[in-house]
Amino acid sequence: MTGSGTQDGPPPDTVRVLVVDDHQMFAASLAQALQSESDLLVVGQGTSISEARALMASTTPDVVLLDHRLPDGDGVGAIAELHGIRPSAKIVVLTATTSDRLLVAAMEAGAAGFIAKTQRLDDVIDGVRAAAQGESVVSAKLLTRLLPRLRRQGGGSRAELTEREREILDLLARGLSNADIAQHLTISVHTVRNHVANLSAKLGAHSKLEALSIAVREGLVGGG
Amino acid sequence: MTGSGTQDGPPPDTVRVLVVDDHQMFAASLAQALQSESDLLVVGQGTSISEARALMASTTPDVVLLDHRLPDGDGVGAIAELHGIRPSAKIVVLTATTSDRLLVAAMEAGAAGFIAKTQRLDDVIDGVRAAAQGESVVSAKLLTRLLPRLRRQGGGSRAELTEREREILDLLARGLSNADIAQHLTISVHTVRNHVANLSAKLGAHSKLEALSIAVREGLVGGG
DNA sequence: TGGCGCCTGGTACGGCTGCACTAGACGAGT
DNA sequence: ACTCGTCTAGTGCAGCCGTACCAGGCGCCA
Repeated sequence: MTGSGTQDGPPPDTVRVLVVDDHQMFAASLAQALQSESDLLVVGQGTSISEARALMASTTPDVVLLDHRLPDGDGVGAIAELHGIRPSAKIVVLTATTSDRLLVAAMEAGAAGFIAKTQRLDDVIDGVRAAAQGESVVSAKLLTRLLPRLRRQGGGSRAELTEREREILDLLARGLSNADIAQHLTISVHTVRNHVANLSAKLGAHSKLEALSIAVREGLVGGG
Repeated sequence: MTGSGTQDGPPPDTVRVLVVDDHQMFAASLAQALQSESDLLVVGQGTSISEARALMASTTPDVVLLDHRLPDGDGVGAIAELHGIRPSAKIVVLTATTSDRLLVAAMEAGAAGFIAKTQRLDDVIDGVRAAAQGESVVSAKLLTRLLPRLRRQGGGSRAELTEREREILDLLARGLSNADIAQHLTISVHTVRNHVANLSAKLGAHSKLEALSIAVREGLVGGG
């Protein structure tokens, strides 16, 4: 690399990395892998948004690798907040499910990059370096999928579900029927049916089953 | 094992580990993490059953960390075969979804252990060491869940889906209706209905939705 | 204060699904 | 040859679901 270091500490171009993933196994492994790169320094790792918040301030990272599903909330939803804590830090979203919707949401929220967990470790390493230098990190494959969508609708993913709809989608994902959900929420079956119809429309689905299918694929509901 | 080494290479109690996971990112990271343990030697990593097959013979591992979902088949289903290639190797199954059914199936197939990806990296490291010494690696939490099931039914998970049922479950997971599936497979809707009824019964579900829900939870159908 | 979005509840109807039960064809194992 | 499991196909019916459309209450915001 540059090699212009005169100190015996960390060279000035060392990238400070923070790794946040709900699976400690993955976070720790990835941290170890990144650590073995001479120009990267893993300054912290966490498994939740609250930990990320704390580490964001205390470890002063240059790049944050942020999983989108975290126990205490949505990683993408926390981007703006984390960005506020340390504006100079570049946030790269890591996701298990590759979803156009998620990608758009992440980029809109101010993410510097978006890497699917189906990509290679080298992609992460390169991505961290690129993000540190202010580049956007999105694979060409994802970009080609993203462009037509951005063109089609001015960049907004207006298919955002309301809190109630999310709640019902979650119950759907547990295999509950409309009647079950109605009982569970102590509301009418008609109301449930309306919510299901609305969220199905938002997801572009034509049935509960398809809605659930899409929700699973896009990471809206939990495997855990 | 070879054992009687007089070389000054790796100490005789070094555990040779093979890591197999469809996500190269995870496999490589985990390999890196294990590598940093002085008593562990990662001799190979792969992302598919076919790679595992080849590496099993060429790298002579003591312990194999095997993901259950792989692009060319079911990891648990491949345990017996891999075991046949190198009987002395201990196979530890790694899964994203913690399912009783899967756990039972893995242990029955001859797995030496079962570790959920929700566990910590240290659990994997300890698990590898334990497996290498012939111990069974199953977390206490999982064991307590497993015991009543083993007692209830003589150890058999008779809820194994047929190939056709799997196929239909997979189409269900894509949000297709019975009619869609019938058309897709060029069979009658009645047949589809029967298959759905049968696989639902096997899964203990009372509706397609619940069946899909269970299937997702147990990792029977793909997020990818 | 009016508009807007969300949650709620309702009606009506066609269609699909769940369930139970039957039954022929075909391959594998004994 | 026989049995067994699987895939296939069918019937009949009760019940749930999808869709469309309406409407009141509530909180938020200009």
